[in-house]
Amino acid sequence: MPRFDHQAAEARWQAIWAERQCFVARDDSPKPKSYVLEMFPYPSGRVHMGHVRNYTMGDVVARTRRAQGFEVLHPMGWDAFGMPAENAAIEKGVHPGAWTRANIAAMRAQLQRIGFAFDWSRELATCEPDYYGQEQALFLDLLAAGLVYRKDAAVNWDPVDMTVLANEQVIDGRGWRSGALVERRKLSQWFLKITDFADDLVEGLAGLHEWPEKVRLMQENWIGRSTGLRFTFQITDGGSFDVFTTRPDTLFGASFAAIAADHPIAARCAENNAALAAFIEECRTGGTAAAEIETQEKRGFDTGLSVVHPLDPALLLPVFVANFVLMDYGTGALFGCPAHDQRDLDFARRYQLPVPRVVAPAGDEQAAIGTEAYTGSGLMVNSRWLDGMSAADARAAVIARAEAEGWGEAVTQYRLRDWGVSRQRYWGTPIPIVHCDNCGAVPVPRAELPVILPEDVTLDLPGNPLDRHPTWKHVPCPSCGKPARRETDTLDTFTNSSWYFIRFASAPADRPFDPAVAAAWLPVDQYIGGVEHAILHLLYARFWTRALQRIGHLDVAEPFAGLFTQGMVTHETYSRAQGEGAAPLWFAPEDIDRTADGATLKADGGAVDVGRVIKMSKSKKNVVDPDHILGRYGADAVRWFMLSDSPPERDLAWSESGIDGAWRFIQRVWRLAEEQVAATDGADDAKVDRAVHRTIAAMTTDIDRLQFNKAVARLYELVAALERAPSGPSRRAGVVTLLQLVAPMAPHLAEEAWALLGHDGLVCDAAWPQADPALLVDDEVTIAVQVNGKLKGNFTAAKGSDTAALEGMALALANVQRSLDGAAPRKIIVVPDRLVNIVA
RNA sequence: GUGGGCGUGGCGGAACCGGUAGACGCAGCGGACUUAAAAUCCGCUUUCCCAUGGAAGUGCGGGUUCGAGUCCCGCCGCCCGCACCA
Repeated sequence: MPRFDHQAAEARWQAIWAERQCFVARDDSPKPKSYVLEMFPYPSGRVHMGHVRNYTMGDVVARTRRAQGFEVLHPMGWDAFGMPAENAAIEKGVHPGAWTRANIAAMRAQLQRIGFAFDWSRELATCEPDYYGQEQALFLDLLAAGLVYRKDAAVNWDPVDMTVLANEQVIDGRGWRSGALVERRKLSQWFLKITDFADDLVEGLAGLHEWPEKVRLMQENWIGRSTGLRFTFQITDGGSFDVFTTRPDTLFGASFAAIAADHPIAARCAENNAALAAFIEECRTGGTAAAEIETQEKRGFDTGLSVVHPLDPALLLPVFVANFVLMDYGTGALFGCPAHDQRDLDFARRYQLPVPRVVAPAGDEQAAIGTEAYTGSGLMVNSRWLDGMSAADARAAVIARAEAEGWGEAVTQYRLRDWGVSRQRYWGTPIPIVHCDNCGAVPVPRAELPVILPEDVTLDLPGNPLDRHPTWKHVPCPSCGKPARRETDTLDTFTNSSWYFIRFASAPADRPFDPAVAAAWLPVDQYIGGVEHAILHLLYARFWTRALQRIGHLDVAEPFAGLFTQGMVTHETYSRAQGEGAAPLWFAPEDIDRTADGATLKADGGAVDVGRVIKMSKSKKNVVDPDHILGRYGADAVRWFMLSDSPPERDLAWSESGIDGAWRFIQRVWRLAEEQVAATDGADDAKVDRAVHRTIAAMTTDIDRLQFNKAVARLYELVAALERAPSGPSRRAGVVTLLQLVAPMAPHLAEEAWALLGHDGLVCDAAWPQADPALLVDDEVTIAVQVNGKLKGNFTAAKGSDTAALEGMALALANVQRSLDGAAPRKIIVVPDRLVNIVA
């Protein structure tokens, strides 16, 4: 029996789709628009299974919506700036640009081979001047609008490589490449005012109904909005400092004040106090790793200062420098209320400070605080004029008093910090600024954009290649004309991905985008990508879009109306222990023979250990390369498997038997089509019609909800039904419908079979089948019969049979009679068309 | 610690709004075709029992209900995020 020849079919249909520009999105189309987007890849060099899964899901949505009559924008591009290119340059001696562009070419070919319905005419790469030049223009617009500023900030500095390191490049306090102890250096850097949008970004989440709840919560927590009171402590011998609290109600419970080790007052006190200086130094070297914080004791050092309690000048509180106070949250200082805050309590017990209770549950006013702080609600006690109020009322009362008396005010505090975008790196968007000794930081004039990244650089020396380039940075000041220097920092790569979806929608040569065209496509209707971008990328893109809206560039508030985060592709691991203390030796799947109860190494036939199913990673060698698989099984089988079995938000375990099963399905559909060509005529078959239309209805819903695994199961059922169906018009119509339903998932097979059945046009151009409501209802239903809730049998009845008839039929069942054993039923519950439950 | 998610056969997973638990796939077992194999097709496949029938069963213990995988309370376990956030 001839098999479906995937290689010939893939080449044929991919060429036809390209030639007829099937997937080119038209801005001026009269159809309703739909924007389907997958997170664009970093061009690492190879497409991996995670990409294939991600883009297959997007492709199914895009192809389905297109068949449903939408003008679909489904673009693809390259997030092409970033450190791996620089690392490759150093390791392999190639230029980052050459390496990146070669990778893009290779990966584009791989993606095209899988038959994704991308509009390649809109392809972009962020490392090309036509993209990053427009990004520079947007940066200057934000600067002009006051949303960009410059300030000193600490970076990780590698003194050997003379470079700034990202946090992930610092391992145990040392540079990952040089091994040198990393220093904290203050550099003047550019910041984007994302905190200006903190409220908008929190409140906007409420409208994102088609986002996972989890991602919205993560963003909300990341922004970390809290409301409370900021007030000033007067120091008894002069000076003052501010503290922030969310619990102003507990102010009478204060027994100390604490400031961060980096607080300016701590530094001043340490000037003539060597012991304090030593303590501050100790705090700084303390680890911030989770495990350390967990076990680290609350420690402090008494500065000798005392501050006046704002509600009673007679009360004085000691001031400590404490290791648990963070300089970069709130004001870097707090008041300690041990009875109602666990950290404060731990601290107070260690330094024998008083622990006055000020909030108590009713009837429990005198209960002493032990080792656990009371953080629940209750009524105020030991708090003078607040006594008897609820804690919530007391909160408002204290704030009102502070504001009336002028020593404090209600404030909203955020965990979110402004976004530092300066990177002391070569392979990124040059920041379009010139530094002049006379004029300061001067924007590059628009006419001189783009500021092009020089290609003639060397990366094999320590330091920033832009900084040591012989000519690049030396330019006249745009303002006064005197010799000046270009900014040699580049923008964080997250800026590249913060607006690429806008550039896909509209990419004029002379400006970043056309507002009307972009707004017609945006927001993205369905965005699909990994959950690892739940916070940073998605938050930055939301911020960037709102910032563009504020400065009048684009009338869109939220860039992504629908978000879906897909699971990873995983695989078993194969290893052999290498003896005591040694790391195990890992083996790649292609070197393994897998049987039902174990695995052996092909090379020597010996057994290997089958380990956990985990994310594909080079270090564990459990990686399956799409290229080999595509060659062997074909794009459609791979796509089919990517959608099968696991729900898309969960991990998908790659397995040989799984892809075998997908391949079998492709062949089954092909055979069905071939048999149909030769089929003789027959009669209509209502059962077949019903099965087909039920599948249309169910599968359309499944795809709409991105439940691809369920859609796959329905198609298996339909194929099985059609294989059993007698030949005739019903079967023929069913096979045709099947091809349309299968087309978004296995498009090459569908086109090939569509043509085989004599269609002139393309299946991808055919309108999505509509379910006939009349065929969705059965005229007979199966009624389940229970006695006391236990299933005893069932019978078929006409749909819509009345209650009395159903009761009678249920009672007539032999099993029911036996269960009742002659007793009369006490009660009978009938659920029409579903079941009868007899209560005995 | 804290926020969230999840727990269903040998495995991945279905089960609308509380109404026949285990769809569909994988693996396995049996059979057909074949000289044989591959491919394909058909059947079986939650567990247990005194087996033409019956009982139990969705992490554990309670509860609500005629009826609970689904709702409520209390546990246990796993996964993910954040983490000294005042």
